[in-house]
Parts: sequence; structure tokens; C-alpha cells
Amino acid sequence: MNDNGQNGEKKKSRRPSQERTAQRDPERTRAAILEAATREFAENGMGGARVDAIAERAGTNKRMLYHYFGDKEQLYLRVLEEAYVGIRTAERALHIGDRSPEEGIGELALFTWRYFLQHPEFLSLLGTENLHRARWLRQSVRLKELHSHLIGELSDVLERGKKQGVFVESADPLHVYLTIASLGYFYLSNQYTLSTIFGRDLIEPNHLNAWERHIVHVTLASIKH
Amino acid sequence: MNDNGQNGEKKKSRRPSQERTAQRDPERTRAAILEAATREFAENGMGGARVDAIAERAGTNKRMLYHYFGDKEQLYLRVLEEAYVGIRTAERALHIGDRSPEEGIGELALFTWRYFLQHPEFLSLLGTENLHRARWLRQSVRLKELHSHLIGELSDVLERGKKQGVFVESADPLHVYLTIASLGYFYLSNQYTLSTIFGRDLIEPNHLNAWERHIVHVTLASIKH
DNA sequence: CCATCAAGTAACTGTTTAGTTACCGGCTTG
DNA sequence: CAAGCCGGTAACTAAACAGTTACTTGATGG
Repeated sequence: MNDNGQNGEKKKSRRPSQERTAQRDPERTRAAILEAATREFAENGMGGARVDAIAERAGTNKRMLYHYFGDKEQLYLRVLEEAYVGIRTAERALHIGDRSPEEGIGELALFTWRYFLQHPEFLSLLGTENLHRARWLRQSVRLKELHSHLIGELSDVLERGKKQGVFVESADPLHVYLTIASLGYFYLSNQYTLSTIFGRDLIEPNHLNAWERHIVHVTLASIKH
Repeated sequence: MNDNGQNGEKKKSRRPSQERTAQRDPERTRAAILEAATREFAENGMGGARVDAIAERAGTNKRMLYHYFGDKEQLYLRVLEEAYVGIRTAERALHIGDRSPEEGIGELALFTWRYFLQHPEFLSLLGTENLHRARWLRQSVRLKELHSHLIGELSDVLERGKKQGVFVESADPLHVYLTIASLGYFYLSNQYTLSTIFGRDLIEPNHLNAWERHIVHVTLASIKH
């Protein structure tokens, strides 16, 4: 079908594509690259991730990657942004203000823990971004407004609890969120070194459940009267 | 050029007992490589660290690096091991059992927080090692015995507190340590993304002090009656 | 004073990597 | 149906990389 000497002029003829497989689907290709990049960056960090590996995982090639995302750094930022959008979107659906203050905080703690547990790639991306001192996140314009909602809603719940006399006056919304996130993040993201040095498999279901209860307990114990 | 003349020193002392001109200094070179590697790995991770950069930072060259440490991976493991030895050694000097149970736990929490604060490279190395699922740490033979002392001593303090009725029966030594470490680790290692998304400079001294107090408060609140 | 050996230097090598270029072919539209 | 745009392929390139080799320097003991 493809005749190399079609007009006799030797242009650098390459190997003809023999098996024409998939139909064209820009949206699918783009999404596949993003997902493959998420896995590759999460597993290997920014320095360890390979552009070739991403293209291969996505079932496409580097040309498309550069076409859709510019370069490795822009692709990485895109991955990071999507990861943040993912957790903040799920968080909004919680509506922690609909319950009693105590239940609301417990609910947020449970949600955060379980989200971390189900999205190890998010934790990993955070680790990588912090290794680089938020070099790429700081350039993001999309993410300024994304996080204020969380603190606002949490602040309301705490105020309500204080008025009802169940929470101490000193309870601070950022501190409460950092407490919840700390306990989940460290346990999961450092599970490999921790399991190694303490000789206990932290990912075992019983330990996981015990730690989930512990997070809720610690969070509430630190702000309750 | 520099002829000392005297060769009357016929003691078979292989080492020149004093006053080495320091042109050549194996011990110093070795230490310089280890320190340079610690910084390079902490700043760039395993995948991002460059062997050339380590040699240059150490004021030497790659030949010496490979001569003393074998290859990049062995050097990295060495750096990681030294980091663990550093914190566990400092920890032992605390003797948390010498005080009342409550003071002992508070002391451990304060120490851990301040050690993390003063050794950001340790946190960074932990992050890198966990990204790779403890691939190198698991191969280490030196580190099996290093950590049991911590849990043992902590366990004693908790038992004493339970007998005195100040701590709840459910208090678990590993959970207590993980709580302390979580709160310190997450705040510091994720300070860059956190400061960016929440618009607050977490490394500012007032915030740092507030978090230090918070860690002690949370830790004790979670185990006290 | 010279043989030896360890400390140290610098240029080199084969491979890997991010990013580019040359080319292909289906689809739309004038 | 020709023109050309757009999704897609694969080979290519310059630079960066981990690791090696050939060599120099200087202290020490015989």
C-alpha cells in the first residue's frame, strides 16, 4: 500500500505504519496520558519519572504528550492540580455542617483518612511537590480559590461547637485540619520505613482500623472540653 | 620541596601521629562526601540526585566517591543509615523514664519536634525512601536493633502512668510515638504546599511555637484520663 | 634514593533522557 | 476530489548521566 518510491524522489522514507489500529480519539488519548502521568510521577517522583514511560503506559507516544501538555513540567503541574481538585471536590460533598459539631469533625476525620487510603498517588504527589518546595504548585493560578471553602466550613462547625459548650475556645480550624491530615498522611506515606524499623505490617486491616479509630479519638480529644 | 629531614622516628607507627598537612586526608574526604551526599539526596531525592553534584559539593571528584562508597545506591543507603543513627542516638540521651510519666511523654514530643525542625534533611530522606517503598532500608543489616530501645522505654513510661492512674489503659506505645511523629513530620515536610494553599507562612516563629504547644497538648490529651 | 602504594585528578565511554523532526493517512470542506 | 488540517507514529539528536580508565602526586619504608 505504501510505495516508498512513489515519485522517485528520495525523501527520508521511514517505516510505513502497517497496522492501523485505533480510531482517533483526542479526548481519550489526553485522558490516558494524564492518568499514566499520575501513576508515573506518583511512583517515581519528578526526578525519577520518565517521559517515555508515561507515553508507553498511556498506549501512545511522546509526540502526543508534548502536543497536549507542552513539556514534562507542565504535565506534572496538570497532574498535581487534578489531584487537588479531586480531594477538594469530594470534601465539599460531605457537608460537615449538616450534623452536630462533634459528628461533623468526626466525619471529616474519617473522610480524610479514607480518601488518603484510597488515593496513595495523591500522598505521593504531595511528597514530591514538597521535596521541591512547592516549586510548581506556586505557579498554579487555578488553585488559589480551591481551598478556602474547607477552612471556612470547618470554622463554622467549630464556632457552633464552642457556642454549645462541647469544644474548647482555643480550637483553631487550621490546627484541627492539620491534625487530621498529619495523622493520616504520616501513617500511610511512611508506612514502608515504619513497617521496616518497627517490624509491624502497618497496612494490615486490623492495624488500619485501629489507626482510623485513633485519628477520630485524638482529633476530638484535643478540642473537647 | 618540603623536606623534613629527620627520619629518626622509627616506631612502626603507620599513622603520622600529628600535623598532617591535610593535602591528603582520607577521613576528611570521606566525611565530606557523606555530608555532601546527605544534602544532595535530601534536596533532590534518589532519582534527582547527581553523582557529579555530590563530588563537586564535597570538593573532590567521582573517583573518590566510587572508591569509598561503591556506587550511588550504596552511598545513599549509607546516608540514610547515618540519619537514623543520628536521631536514635540523640533520643537515647533523653532518658524519658527519669521524670514523671506525663513529663516524660511531653519531653519526647518536644524532643522529636525540635529534632525534626533542626534536621530537615532527615525528613526529606524519609520521604524519598518511602517513595521507593523502603527499597534500600530493607537491605540494611545495621538497623534492625536500633529502634527497639525507643518502643521499650516508651512502653515502660506508659505502664508507669497507667499504674499511677494518669494514663488510660488503652494507651499504646507505637500509637503514641506515631502520633508525635505524625504531627511533627507532616507540618514540616509539607510546609511548602500547605503554606501555598492556605496562604499562611507556617515556618514563621509564632506559628512554629503554637504548633509545638499543640503537639504536646494533643499527645497528652489522647492518653490522659 | 628508589620502589611501592594509596590519595587524588580528569578525560573518557556507553547508555539514557527530554525534546524534535520527518512522515503518514483519515477526515472535512470548498 | 484536491487541499490541508489534525491525530498519530517512530526514528533521531544533543545533552546529561553513572560509572571507568589512564594517569599524577606524594608519603613511607627499605
